[in-house]
Amino acid sequence: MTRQTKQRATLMSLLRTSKQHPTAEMLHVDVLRELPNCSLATVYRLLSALSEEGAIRTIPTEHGANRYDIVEDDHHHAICTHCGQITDIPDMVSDQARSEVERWTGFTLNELRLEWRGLCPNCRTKAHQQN
Amino acid sequence: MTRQTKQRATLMSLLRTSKQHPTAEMLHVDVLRELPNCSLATVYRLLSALSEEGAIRTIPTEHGANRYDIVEDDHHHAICTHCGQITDIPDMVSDQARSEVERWTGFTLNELRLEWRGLCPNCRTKAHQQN
DNA sequence: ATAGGTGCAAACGGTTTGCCGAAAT
DNA sequence: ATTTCGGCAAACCGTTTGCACCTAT
Repeated sequence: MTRQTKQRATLMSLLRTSKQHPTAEMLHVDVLRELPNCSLATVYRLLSALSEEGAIRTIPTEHGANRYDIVEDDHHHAICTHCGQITDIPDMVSDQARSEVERWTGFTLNELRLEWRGLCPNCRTKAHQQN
Repeated sequence: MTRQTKQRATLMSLLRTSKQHPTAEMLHVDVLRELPNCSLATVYRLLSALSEEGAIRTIPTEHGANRYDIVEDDHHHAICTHCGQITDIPDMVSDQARSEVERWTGFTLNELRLEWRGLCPNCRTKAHQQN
């Protein structure tokens, strides 16, 4: 089955230590420091494998590239609508509403994603300076 | 300022009546029935203009194309992780937590997106049949 | 030995852009 | 008359894929 390769190990270790919800490209840059020949295609292949295994979450964004997020604890995200920066928020919303939503939609639900959207401190400062 | 063109009017009217959170391509197909020469590029240009005006929301997905959603009432989404189908959920979550999240993240927040993820009835049935 | 994984380069799909002509003000 | 808008086709960018080689099992 799934083999333990240097590429996979390196990527997992980077995902574990990264706090920035990196893009595939960011991860690739970091991987290259340890495995100078590793291709971007391999990063993508690993990311989609890990995603199917449930080891990571893919966060689609309107800022081009997807962000990747290792699944460790339950948490939500604050996403900057200007630059795409993502900050974690501890999980503090009960999933009490789940059965209500299931009744409403007919879906079988297994994950709630709560996404706050607004300006991160950086972009807020820049926006003020420009206007 | 913003001119009132046939293309813009048609697109807005389609967005208002569509209940399916259409992709740009779906919208284009429908627009073509009324304006046979309208280009896909125009649909994209209008969508991004409308998005900046705050008239619509862009919903990025991991299923390729973005979905577009007219902003009328506050609601959230149930999104099928298999086929990407989106169903509306009435807003029932207080925004009490906002200031707490702002303190935590330093963001200035203006929107909460709550996204339930799971299998829509269709995909659940298919999944059962295959396993 | 043999799946399964990887590198490379080419293909892909959704979206954006430059250019010029058309249409709304 | 002016200036925004739209059509077309080409470019773009993130991601995926086919192929031949490699490597963990």
